[in-house]
Amino acid sequence: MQPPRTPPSTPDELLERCHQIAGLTLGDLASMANVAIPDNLQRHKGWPGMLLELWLGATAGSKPQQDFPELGIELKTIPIDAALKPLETTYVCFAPLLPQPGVTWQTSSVRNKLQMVLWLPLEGDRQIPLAQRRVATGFLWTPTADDDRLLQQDWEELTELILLGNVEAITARHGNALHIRPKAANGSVLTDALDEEGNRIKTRPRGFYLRKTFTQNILAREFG
DNA sequence: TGATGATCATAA
DNA sequence: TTATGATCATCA
Repeated sequence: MQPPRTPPSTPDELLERCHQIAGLTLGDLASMANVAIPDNLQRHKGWPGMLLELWLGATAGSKPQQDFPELGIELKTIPIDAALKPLETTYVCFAPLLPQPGVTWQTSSVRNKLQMVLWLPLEGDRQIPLAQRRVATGFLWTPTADDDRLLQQDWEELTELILLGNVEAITARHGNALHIRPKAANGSVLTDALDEEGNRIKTRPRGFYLRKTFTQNILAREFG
C-alpha cells in the first residue's frame, strides 16, 4: 500500500481511505510511505498529524483553511488512551488579537474550521513506542446545535475580552469547551494586541483550543 | 496527576 | 512572519 497522490473527491472516498489504514501502526504507515520515524515526539510534535495528512491525501503545507478545501473538511488527529479518552487538547486556529471588522461567531475562523471535522484517533500513551501506536478508524463529525451553542458562548466571551483590551487577563481557565492558550515557537515571539485604552501592545500569540472534555464527548458519542 | 502555559519542527 | 501540525513539561 502507498499513500494516495491526489486528494479524495468525496467524503466517502476520504472515509474509505480511513478504513484502509485503520488498525495499522505509525511504524507501518511510515515505512510504507518511506518516511523516517522519530524516536519520540519531543522534537517532532506534529509528526503524526503530518503522516496522516499524507495518507489521506490532504493538501500539504500551511494554509488558514481546511485540509480538504473542496470537501470543506478539516482533519484532526487526536491522541487517546486505552479508555478512548483524549490525552491532549485540540488546536483549532490562531486567535485574532486585533479587531476583525464584521466578524461574528457565524463567520469566525473557529466555526469555519469546525464545520466538519474528520477525527482520526490514535494511540497516544507515551509508554507505547511511537512506531507501535495504532491508528483508529476516522469518522466525520459536524457540531450539533448544542455543540455550536457551547462553542459560540466561549468564543463570544473570549473575543469580547480581547476586543476590550483584556487579552493579558485571559487564561486557559476561561471557556467551557473552547479556550485560549499561547501558541508560538517560544516566549520571545510577540504579536500586536490592544490594551484597555486601545493602545497597541505586544503580547504572545494565542490560539483557540478545544478542551478535552469537549472532544471526549465527541468520541463517546461515536464509540459509545 | 492533570491542566496550564510553553515549546518544537516545518512551509511559504 | 504567520500559518500548519500538535505535544511537552512544569507546577498547583
